Amino acid sequence: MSAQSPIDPRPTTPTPASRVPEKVSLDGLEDRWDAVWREQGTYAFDRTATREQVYSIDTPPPTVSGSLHVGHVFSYAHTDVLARFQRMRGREVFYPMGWDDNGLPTERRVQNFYGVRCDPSLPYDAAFTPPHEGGEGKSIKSADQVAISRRNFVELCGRLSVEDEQQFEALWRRLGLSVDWSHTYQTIDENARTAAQRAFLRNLARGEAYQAEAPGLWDVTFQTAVAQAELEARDYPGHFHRVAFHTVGGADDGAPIFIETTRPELIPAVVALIAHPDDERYQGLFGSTVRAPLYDMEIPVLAHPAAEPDKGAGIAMCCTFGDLTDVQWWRELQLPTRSVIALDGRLLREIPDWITTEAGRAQYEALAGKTTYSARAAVVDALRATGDLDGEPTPTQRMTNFYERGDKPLEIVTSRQWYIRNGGRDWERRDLRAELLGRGQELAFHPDFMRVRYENWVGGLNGDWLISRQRFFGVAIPLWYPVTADGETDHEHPIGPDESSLPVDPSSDVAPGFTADQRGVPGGFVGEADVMDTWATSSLTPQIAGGWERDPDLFARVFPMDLRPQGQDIIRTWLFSTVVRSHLEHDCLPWAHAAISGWILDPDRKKMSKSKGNVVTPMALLKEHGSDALRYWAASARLGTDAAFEVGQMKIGRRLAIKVLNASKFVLGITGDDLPDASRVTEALDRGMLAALADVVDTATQALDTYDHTRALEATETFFWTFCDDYLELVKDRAYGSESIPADATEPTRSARAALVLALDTILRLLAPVLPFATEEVWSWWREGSVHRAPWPDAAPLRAAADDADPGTLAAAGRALAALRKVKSEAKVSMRTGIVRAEVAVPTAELTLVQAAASDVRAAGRVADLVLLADDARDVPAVLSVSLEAI
RNA sequence: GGGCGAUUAGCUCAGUGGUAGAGCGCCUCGUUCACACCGAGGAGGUCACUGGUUCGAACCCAGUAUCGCCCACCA
Repeated sequence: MSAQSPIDPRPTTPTPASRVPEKVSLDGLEDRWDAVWREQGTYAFDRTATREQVYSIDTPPPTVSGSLHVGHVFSYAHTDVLARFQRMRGREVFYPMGWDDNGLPTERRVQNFYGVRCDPSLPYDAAFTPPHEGGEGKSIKSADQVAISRRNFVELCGRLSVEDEQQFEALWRRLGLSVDWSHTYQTIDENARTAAQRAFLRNLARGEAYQAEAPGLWDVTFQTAVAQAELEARDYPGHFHRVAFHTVGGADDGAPIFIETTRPELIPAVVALIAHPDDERYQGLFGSTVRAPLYDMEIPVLAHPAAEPDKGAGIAMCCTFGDLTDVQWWRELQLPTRSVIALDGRLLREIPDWITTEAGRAQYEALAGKTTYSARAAVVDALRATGDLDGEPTPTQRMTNFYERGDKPLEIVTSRQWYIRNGGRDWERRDLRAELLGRGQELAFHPDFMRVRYENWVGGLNGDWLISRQRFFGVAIPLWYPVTADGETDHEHPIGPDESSLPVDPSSDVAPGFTADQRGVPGGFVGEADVMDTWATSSLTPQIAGGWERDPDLFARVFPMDLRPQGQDIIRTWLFSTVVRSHLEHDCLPWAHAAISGWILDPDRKKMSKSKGNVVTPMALLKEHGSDALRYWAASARLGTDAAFEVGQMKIGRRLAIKVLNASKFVLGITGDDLPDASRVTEALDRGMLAALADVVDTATQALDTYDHTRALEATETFFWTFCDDYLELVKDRAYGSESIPADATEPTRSARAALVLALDTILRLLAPVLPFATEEVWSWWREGSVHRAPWPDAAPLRAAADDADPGTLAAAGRALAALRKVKSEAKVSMRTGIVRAEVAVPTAELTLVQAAASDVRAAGRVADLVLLADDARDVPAVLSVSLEAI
């Protein structure tokens, strides 16, 4: 390094310049710094911090049985930027990581991987070894699967998940997430099961959980009840069938009444025909009965305002149950229940007793045991044969509800299920819906408009939260039921465990007060076989991660949490259910802020998805472009806004990270290991630069405080490029102490060096949340400790150093320099070409600013004789005349 | 059908009342003395459309169109 002046005050201790590598590179930074951060506990949560000092994050637990895609990298990077910012702001960041291994995807995976199948009726076998280990993608036929107890099954899940979690952790570390890896949880681990069961028992005790025998949505493939939140409406082709019912008695005995239906196979379940009370066409029929075709049941014709005169024939066939309107009619008109669809989706094998005529029973017999699909065909044929089908079926396309994982339309069947109140149904004790809407108002959504999705969902709920699932794997509903003396299960008097015994598995654990041999016998007990919905567990992530009831000291320091980051698609599920649980259990919001990330779209503006085959694995991207580059790409997109998967943006991020390394190397090459010292900054340009930087600090701080990381990044990045392209060029010579500066140059030189160090120090800290690897690398060249534990920059000392200098100074000098560059560019000569004399017209308003930096402009432009002229008419400096040195 | 968001340069996006911006890409030139994963300069847009408010509209209001998402829609 060059030109230390004799009075240079830099310390002569071991030259830190030696810590600046000869050649800088991004390669290998991820592994190197991850190892250091791990070893030094850089992101360890200090659990002695008070609640006010803590910033706690309810990290979304990724589904470990799935695979991570670039959308995960995107949203988790957003969160990490915020976490790092808060940490530098002085908050003690509680940033745990969870793994979601609870639910159907894992259940299927464990079955295939180990060749087992869960049978909750079996006892736990502590010595069990699975028959297969890692059937590589080959699924084992269910007939060959070994049946094991639920507890054994859960254990296998834990085993399989460990491997997945290691891969996930490796990716997150590579991405640079500043998670405290000592705080991890699994949604199926003991703590999570305990929390889920405890919360349920408390809901039960307070009357918030209840069971009901009621019609509900049912998936015939998985044979489980399905909640409203798990529905997905899809296009489904069908046919309208115009079917004749027949009047009974009166003058027109036997006259046809036509209805239209897409589900003729439900005619055996018909309980009424219903039309709008004001519909003149049917006035004469209300109160009379009609005869159903084929099956000969007599049913009433009733009036109900929910019937829409312009839909179909204007009179509807009400069956138990074809759709939710049927359920409404059934309930409000107190109609009988005539179910014909069994839990497996087929028509009942026994002939229903409400079909009484010989002919009717014969007709039904032809349907018994058929799928709805083939039953429909059979009914249509039969209707055609009896002449009760008017015309031919006409094709139609309609939206039908599916379970989001299923591929057959949902049926509505009656079953006993557990519910938790969520405002979807009236509750005599309180107006829960209004309370939860109030919580939505209280929660700070980022961006704000996402609140509307919450409100729409809560406002549109049409029932309480169905939490029981007829699955094997999951958190068991922690209840047993007495078996009466005559062998009936008494569901009305459930037996709960003591909280201290949680978690329990009622299928293998014995009910309190009973012995194992009383299971299933008269006078004994049975365990509840159902498990809870996966959301019933994940709705408690703040409690699970925060140590609710398990570690009250920790819980008091982190709950309610500060931030819930998540995707917009699960506002109705994860966000809402978490609010419900917290509201019921703690009477508060689970967090103050919700940061909602958008989708990643592929270049065709479609949501990235595996099925489209357009997914690039995140690890490959991280390796190709570098972690800082991917983080930059993510950080460039605002919360709540869909972003394009754009390799170009990653390259820009990489370029920025490399620029940080190179510019820092350059600066430190000039300044050595000088530490920031504002008192030495004396020159107008240096002060102006620091004044502008102070504004950037304010902008970035305010933006990040309001969860607007893109604005912070943009302001910082723009400044940084100006700093590199203009400031560094302008002060290069002066900072080096070159001879082109007048003789009294020592103070200006010191000023430039001090300003460079101050700026570098500030810029690195501003960029650290987005580019943790490059900034940490540079920081290590001349500073102690981690930049990620350094305080977030403060504008005040910069402004003090700037001493009221105009923040526009650098920009004005830069524009003057650009004018000189333009002349050279147009003359097609090197930027290093000297200029003998130049006259530059400068907008009057900025003349003083340029004049104050004139010697730097001269030096950077290699101008021997620079004449600055005020010009009212211009808004950009322009060179009026120039004489270039001979080439 | 209801709601939310979007529509600005070839591309990705900033810009919320005062003469259209950035980056990428493109064109021209330069350069290896921090940076070829480089630098400088340039070209490129009736801000989706139609009305309205205003001295003035990309921005505010009303409507239209297109795209995306959420909800509703099973007679």
